[in-house]
Amino acid sequence: MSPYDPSAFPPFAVTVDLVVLTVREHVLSALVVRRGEPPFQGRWALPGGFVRADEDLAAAAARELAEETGLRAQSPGSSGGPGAHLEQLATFGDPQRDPRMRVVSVAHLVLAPDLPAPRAGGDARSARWAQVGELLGSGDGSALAFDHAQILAEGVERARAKIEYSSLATAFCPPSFTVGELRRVYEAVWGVALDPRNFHRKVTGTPGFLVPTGGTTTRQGGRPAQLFRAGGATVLNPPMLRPEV
Amino acid sequence: MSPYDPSAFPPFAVTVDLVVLTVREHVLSALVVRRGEPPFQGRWALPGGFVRADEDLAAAAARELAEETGLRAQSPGSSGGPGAHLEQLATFGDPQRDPRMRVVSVAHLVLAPDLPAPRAGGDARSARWAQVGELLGSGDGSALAFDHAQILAEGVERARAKIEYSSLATAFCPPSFTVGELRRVYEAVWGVALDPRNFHRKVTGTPGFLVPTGGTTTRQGGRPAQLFRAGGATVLNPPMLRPEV
DNA sequence: TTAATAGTGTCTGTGAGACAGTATTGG
DNA sequence: CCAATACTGTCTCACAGACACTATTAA
Repeated sequence: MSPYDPSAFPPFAVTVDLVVLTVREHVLSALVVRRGEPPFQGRWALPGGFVRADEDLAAAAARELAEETGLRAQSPGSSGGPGAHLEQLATFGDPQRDPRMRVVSVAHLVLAPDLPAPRAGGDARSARWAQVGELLGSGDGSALAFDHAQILAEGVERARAKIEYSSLATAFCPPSFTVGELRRVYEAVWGVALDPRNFHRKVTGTPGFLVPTGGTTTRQGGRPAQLFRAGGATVLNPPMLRPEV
Repeated sequence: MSPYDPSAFPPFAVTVDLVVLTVREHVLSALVVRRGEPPFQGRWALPGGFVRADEDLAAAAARELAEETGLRAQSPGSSGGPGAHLEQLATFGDPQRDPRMRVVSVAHLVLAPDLPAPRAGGDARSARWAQVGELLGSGDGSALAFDHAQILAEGVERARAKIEYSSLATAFCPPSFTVGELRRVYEAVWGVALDPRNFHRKVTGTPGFLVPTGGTTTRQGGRPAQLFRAGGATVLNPPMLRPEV
């Protein structure tokens, strides 16, 4: 055998882990599951699982997502029904990240609209939405299993950056939403307050971002608000600017 | 064994592939090596290799980089000597991407200053710098092996996006460089012409981007130009704006 | 001298942020 | 009526882009 024969090299287990983010009650939240097995038994962790022998990485992520939440991953083009944005985030492969053996995890980022309570599936004893600030604040006893705090932090930072120059914030909204609801998404993800009047002018003036559906709603109280759906634009020009710290 | 025991799941080979970019003679170029073994024997490919059993992903990428080019990867903080920016790019795991077996490749992006001719090392019969436009233009007979054209395209797009809002363009420059040399980096990576006067005002006015060394040079001809080194800033505010298509 | 590159000044248009003011609902 | 939210208009400042102009070298 040549020294470059792949089968001559050390085997790895490959998993996908999911950073599933949503905005619940004006707070950015992530889906976590309680581990039923050692290591880290009883601790909260990101949902995830092993990639199957003949399965693409994105397909494995979509399968795990469906198992944990019932959500369908939103491939570009597909539409209708509950769909969520899914993209690859980063890969974590520290030799010591899993005490059992060498596991390389391909983390994926999912952005979902607010959902009913998650259903526990597969290897999860239970699942819940947890506020991102609590999961990442002062890594003490409530810390996530494995290196999942780091994975979550990267996912949150990715989401914060991408809603700035893309229309991804609409992935947190239901199919039809108001400008105010979209603004509260930005406020929750960035953790800042935005001027409602400038925000309104900005998003309605960015070509391809929002398309009016014709309907209105008063579900937020006050004057009826126009309903919009996401326009075709994926990259925003000009971008939404995240206020300075 | 529990069904969640990692060792019960299918084994993968894990590799790192490198998108090594530099600017040579005002053209964005990538390092490619000629394959000496099947599959794709004789074709050009991105440098890369297998991750060792006890090796971190970034360490594997840095090791392959050193083997192929002699470059040291620039970890944040280290300095001096030939250093190159290294960051993880994305992971490619299509079940059919390697005809021999299931291989998951964690691609990394390297930005390097212009270098002497690459030295072939390891499993490469030979290595060369190739213009990115030729490697990606009309995927015909000169196409890269495996899915490396897709990996290269993602690396190039990452580089194009990141020099916009970060100081990464200086990673293409020698330790000390002029504003004109930095401008030619932007022009080569973006493939556009920039106004030298506005560019000068912009980069020298962005805090933390450039620090004057005190020296000057006439290596570009014309009036002597101030020499700068990269400042401490990693994120540029305001960003450099890539002109529209 | 010309050619080339470096660097400064000045104008104009776009747009972000601040914020006054009006519109339309529910209570 | 008041409170809340939706939306429009206007002002100011920052800055990107265009481009005239000066400065300093090599040939």
